[in-house]
Amino acid sequence: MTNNRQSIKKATISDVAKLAKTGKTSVSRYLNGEFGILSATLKERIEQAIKELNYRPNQMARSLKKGQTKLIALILADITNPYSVEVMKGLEAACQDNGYTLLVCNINKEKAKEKYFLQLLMDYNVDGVIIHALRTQDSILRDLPFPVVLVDRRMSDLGYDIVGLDNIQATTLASNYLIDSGFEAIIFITESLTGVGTRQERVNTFKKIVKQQKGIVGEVVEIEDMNQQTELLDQHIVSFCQKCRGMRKAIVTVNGSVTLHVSLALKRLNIIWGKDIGLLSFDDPVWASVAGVGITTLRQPTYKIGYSSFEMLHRRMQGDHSEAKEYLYPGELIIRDSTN
Amino acid sequence: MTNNRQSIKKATISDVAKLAKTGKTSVSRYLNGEFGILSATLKERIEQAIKELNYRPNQMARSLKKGQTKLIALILADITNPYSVEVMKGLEAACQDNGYTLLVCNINKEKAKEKYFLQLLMDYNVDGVIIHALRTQDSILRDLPFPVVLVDRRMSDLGYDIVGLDNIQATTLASNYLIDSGFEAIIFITESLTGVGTRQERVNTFKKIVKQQKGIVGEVVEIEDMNQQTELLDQHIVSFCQKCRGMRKAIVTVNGSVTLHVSLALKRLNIIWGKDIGLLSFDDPVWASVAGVGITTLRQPTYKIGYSSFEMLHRRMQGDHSEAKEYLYPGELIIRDSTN
DNA sequence: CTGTTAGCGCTTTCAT
DNA sequence: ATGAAAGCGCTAACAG
Repeated sequence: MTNNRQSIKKATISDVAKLAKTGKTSVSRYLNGEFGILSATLKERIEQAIKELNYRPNQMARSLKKGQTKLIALILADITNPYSVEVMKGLEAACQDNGYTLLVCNINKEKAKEKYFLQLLMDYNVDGVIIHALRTQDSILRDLPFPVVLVDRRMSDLGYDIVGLDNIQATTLASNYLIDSGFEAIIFITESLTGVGTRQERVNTFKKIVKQQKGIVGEVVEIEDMNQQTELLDQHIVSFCQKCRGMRKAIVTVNGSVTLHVSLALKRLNIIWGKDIGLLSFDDPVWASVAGVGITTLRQPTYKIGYSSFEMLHRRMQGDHSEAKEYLYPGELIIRDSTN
Repeated sequence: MTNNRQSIKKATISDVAKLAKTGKTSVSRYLNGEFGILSATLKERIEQAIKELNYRPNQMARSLKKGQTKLIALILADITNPYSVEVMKGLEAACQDNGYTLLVCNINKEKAKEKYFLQLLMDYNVDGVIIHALRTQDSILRDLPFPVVLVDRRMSDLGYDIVGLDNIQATTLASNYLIDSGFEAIIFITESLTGVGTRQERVNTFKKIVKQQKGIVGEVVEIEDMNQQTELLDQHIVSFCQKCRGMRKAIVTVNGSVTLHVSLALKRLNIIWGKDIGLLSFDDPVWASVAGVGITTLRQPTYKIGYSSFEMLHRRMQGDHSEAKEYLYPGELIIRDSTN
């Protein structure tokens, strides 16, 4: 069997009109659900013709004419990140509920691709874009021909809507939980803070809370590149443990990716979470319960974040020009044995 | 700041022509790189005008005219599956290397969406489609207006190209490794086998190898829905352990998702992999080394699978009508402490 | 209620 | 070498 299905060519609106013995206009009206303006018999004939020809309207032509494509795009930093994928699921559902198709653009952490995709999306005339974790400060972001909603990242005064986790609430919840559980020395481990508002907010809130408590040692470690600097990570952990010998110690990781790196480090160092040290992770990776005794996490309402980011975008696409808003959702603490 | 960037409207080819004091034809020629046919001065003027207007050709219009969209789609069963995401990365790279844009369609395991997406893709006139894990037997699959490449799933006589893991090689490698390591009783745990050729091949190869070896107990367990039937899973594991008391036992899991469920089960049952029982997983989840003592895995060349699925598709899109082919790549054993 | 007509932005004969 | 004009498939005035 050969693979030459390209040969089959599709019926057009004219074909339908001809078969139904009418004009393209009426067919178009039928397609757009303007039934009140079509006689029953004509409607019948058109219906028939469409079925017979197996006709489906060409979206490209439609888009060209109407100036809207029913396409929206999600730009994300790293498709490997489960958080992004979960957000994407919510977004996808919202798109389908509203007749939109989602274009997924994976920056793959390559700076150059940010611009590449933005241009591409302009070329394809997408109706709107949702951006997760873009870091460029390029001027291209200033005058985009479509509305934009930002997920999980605040970007300086661009006037875009934002949806994400309520980092203050979440960090407060996590920090207080650890303190209430009797941990006396807490180290907060994060990836690069530069340009990533979310991480900064978590760090700052953590610092603030720790400072308010007497007798609690709070420390923040920022490691630029977790993949490269594994010994640095190990060193920080070791020196933290030495410095705080005798105290109940815990680690907080800023996101799921860092959690993986820290778990690996702890294994290397032969430190057992839940016994030798506490461990609490932002994000709730699927493997959190299977890693050692299980890892306590701060789960984000990712699906909801994805879904409502579409809703915000939708409002903009319909012409809402009001002030940019922020929608922040609370996180949820999932307690496992790493913080016993 | 208001979010009304929609107002900015883009320059068209006519605008460029006007500014460059020429016709649309020449601009079009310029855009399509037909320089041999343009005088140096005209080329110069057009270049200038394009820059000045910040002009970018409208892909929708272009697609409508040319009949090709430079869009290809990936349909996948479950975006949550890391395997799919890894394949996607390879595919994405290939697309970008060749000037195509990737549309990602997530079936989300909802049967109805298979058809929905296929129709959608017809409507948008995509140039080709890569399908991972479709299970429908719907006739719609028969005459699609674009070429199709299947990833990891064989579908009955549809005449589509296939790319994926060499399941026979991989299963042989894994099984022999376990046997050579001294395991005497091996249970192969899989999700639903119906309609999923990949899993069937793994199971069958496993059975065959075990049968060839004297004194090795081999067993296969199929569980339809891992999410629902957790006690069933537990029971199977328990009875396997009882039946094979005194022998060196191991579990093989058919994919990463099953591995997670089995790990959870083992934790529930207080059976420790690497000590009480061996564990080997198809796929290589990121968390494999952090789960208990680490899990031995059979890693697939996912990136390469993704990349070459594009290459096959590309060939078809260029009009290659030769017989459908299969490209199977070998797997690699990653040994960790679960099979000590 | 229905059909004719003029484009959407681009490519492609076909003349010049 | 260059451009005028037709038309991809569809929608939206505008007439009837």
